[in-house]
Amino acid sequence: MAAKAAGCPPRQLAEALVQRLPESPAVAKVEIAGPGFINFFMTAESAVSIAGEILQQGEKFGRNDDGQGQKVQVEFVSANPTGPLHVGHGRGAAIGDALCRLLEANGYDVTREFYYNDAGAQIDNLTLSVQARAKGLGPDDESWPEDGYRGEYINDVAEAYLKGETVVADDRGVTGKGAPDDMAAIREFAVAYLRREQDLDLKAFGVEFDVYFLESSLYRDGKVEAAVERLKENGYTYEEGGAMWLRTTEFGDDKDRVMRKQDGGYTYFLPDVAYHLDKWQRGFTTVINEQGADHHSTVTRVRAGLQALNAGIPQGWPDYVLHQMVMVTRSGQEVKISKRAGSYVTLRDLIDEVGRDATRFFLTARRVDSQLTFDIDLARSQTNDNPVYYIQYAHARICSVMRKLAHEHGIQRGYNDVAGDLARLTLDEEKELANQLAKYPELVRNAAANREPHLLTHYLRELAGQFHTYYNSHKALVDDAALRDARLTLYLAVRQVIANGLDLLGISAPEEM
RNA sequence: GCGCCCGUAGCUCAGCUGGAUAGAGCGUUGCCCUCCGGAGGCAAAGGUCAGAGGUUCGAAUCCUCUCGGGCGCGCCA
Repeated sequence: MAAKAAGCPPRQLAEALVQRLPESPAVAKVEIAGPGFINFFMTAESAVSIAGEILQQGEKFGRNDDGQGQKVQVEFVSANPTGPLHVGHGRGAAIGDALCRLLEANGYDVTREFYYNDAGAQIDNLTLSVQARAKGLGPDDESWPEDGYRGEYINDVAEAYLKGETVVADDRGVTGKGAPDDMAAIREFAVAYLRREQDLDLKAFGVEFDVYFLESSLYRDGKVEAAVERLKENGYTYEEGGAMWLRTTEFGDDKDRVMRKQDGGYTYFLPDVAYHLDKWQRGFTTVINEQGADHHSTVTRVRAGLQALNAGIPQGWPDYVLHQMVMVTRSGQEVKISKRAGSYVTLRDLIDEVGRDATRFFLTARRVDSQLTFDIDLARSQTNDNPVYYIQYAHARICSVMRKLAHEHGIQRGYNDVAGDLARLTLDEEKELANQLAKYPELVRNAAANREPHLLTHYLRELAGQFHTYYNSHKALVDDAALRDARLTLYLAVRQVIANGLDLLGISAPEEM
């Protein structure tokens, strides 16, 4: 890069630079390679010293204060309360939560938020579907609601309603009234029932939210009306065909959007705009919306709506992280995920079958913008094909060596005690392992800044692999105490980084397996 | 038709704010257990980075087009 500015070939520039470099005890030698790369060879001692630092910093290693406590909101999952969570929501939950943990590790003050679409047409549809089930109808009956939800779970809701069960969601109990014609009662019960189901799913997944924001509250608090008024005042609305439109084309959309329908109801679009204005007013200068890519068309629309408010909101606000679709396979066959039909892979099915750790790992292991195949057989397997076990095993293995040190050698050593002579760690494997450990803090920065939690999964797989190689070729529990303790210091540093990294993914680091 | 995303080894994927011989796992082939947990390790074979142009000293990476695949294009959310 500097070559262009300096006006001479890269190789020549590199030579000139190397001539002027000062001597340093940490640098063993300097070489120029290829078209003009300057390679610094660090002494083994300086590389390996990272292990001591890691143990001193412990759980804090890799964390930084770049965010300086700045408020960030991450909205994710935000599933409609019209059915159980499926794998797609699971991917959103795993990615969203990992992003939150990463941002926290970078010193941001993160709020996790879930937006409940508990108003609007799909809830009417849900109510009709439950009512139909309550009246003994099935999806194939002629009088079944046109776009009714056909899943079996609707029947469960109807039965619970008829039996007068009480469901608790959002710290509020709702009891089924049993009357199949009381639409308001069915609606309230069905929403509470499905919301409780989702809460249980998320709990099983280890994901917790700070704020549950209800769409209905936007209507109740007049925020939708206020947004409409503001858009009207700003002159971006017009009436046509009995509906009210917003000129989103003024802000880069390919066509204008209806905000109020002929029947007087609002489309989902308007509460979305009102909701995001509310986020802005709550002081979140950074907002990340994690959603499925099937919602990508809302990005332009919401941003356009926000611009039309003239509220001083920056053009590219908010940020979006859109994950691509998930396909589930079992025995090499695709398992269809259809909310309408009966066969339905719920998030809870997955957690029950393959466990929380593996589910979270596999759902974050790929770049968000590439499609993901979730192989149930692979996720279940407890062999080296399975990266989750491979990484956790490295952690457990180190703990096992420490147990052996205590039981057979009678030496008690804490996981964060630095000991031994690190200068004795002169093997290539040890240097490389130390270099890999040293990369971790920068990785935490990059993964957060680029919103790429999958980087963590790859890093940990690599680290675990390097450790297993080292473990196999050189014993740590040798007679030479200074060497033994130094190697164990490196082991413990690996253990700490694996534990820290897994924590950012919401995955456990077991001491034995 | 228009918009967004993807197309890297047999398979699943890294690498993409341009730089050195494109990496890893699985699978395949051949090895290693009196040895801190074989839930492990070593080695080999395997690639026109979908294709074609362009920008650049230099492109898997940036730009354009073409071809494949997914998603979206409702007064549904």
